[in-house]
Amino acid sequence: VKPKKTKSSEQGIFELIIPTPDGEFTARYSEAGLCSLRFPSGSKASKHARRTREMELPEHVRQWHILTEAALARSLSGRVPEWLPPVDLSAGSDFQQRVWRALLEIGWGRTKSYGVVAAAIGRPKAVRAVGGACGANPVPVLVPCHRVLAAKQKLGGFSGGLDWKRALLEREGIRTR
DNA sequence: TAAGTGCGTCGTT
DNA sequence: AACGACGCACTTA
Repeated sequence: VKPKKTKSSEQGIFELIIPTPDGEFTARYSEAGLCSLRFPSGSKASKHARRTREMELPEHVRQWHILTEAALARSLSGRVPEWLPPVDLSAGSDFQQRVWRALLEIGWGRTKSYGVVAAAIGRPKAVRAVGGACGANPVPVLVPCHRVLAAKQKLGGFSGGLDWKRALLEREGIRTR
């Protein structure tokens, strides 16, 4: 609740660290909202590469970040996030955005197969492409791509590493085959 | 059953 | 033109 201010080299993009029992996540905000959430990077400590320049953090971003921290904390501890910050998915293609928005509709503790998601967005045959879009999800955890399983309740893949997918599912009480 | 192969499909690079 | 966080039919053990 005392976010360390960090600014990327990109203009108008604010990058902040979120310490959690699972490591340091990194959140990025555009003018529209949370546009990226990264899993703790490999080792542990923040990387040297990041430019840390103190600066004034806009009030609205500060508020968004508070929502992000709370939502992430609840998600990682197996509780339902009550609120999400505004999420900016505009960087994705039309197809990707349709997939990501569909993911937001999968309730906590629920799952859908890649095929069902494909059908849900009106592209029943683009099953594999849905997998690709899930892999490109810029806001994992809060945009719950981990709730998408392969057919027959099989685990499927996860760009953030299958250990993460298994952990997130288990914390929601979801079982796979 | 479980595990492996082949092929259709389609958005992305 | 090639490559997947897939799905399904089919073959083997």
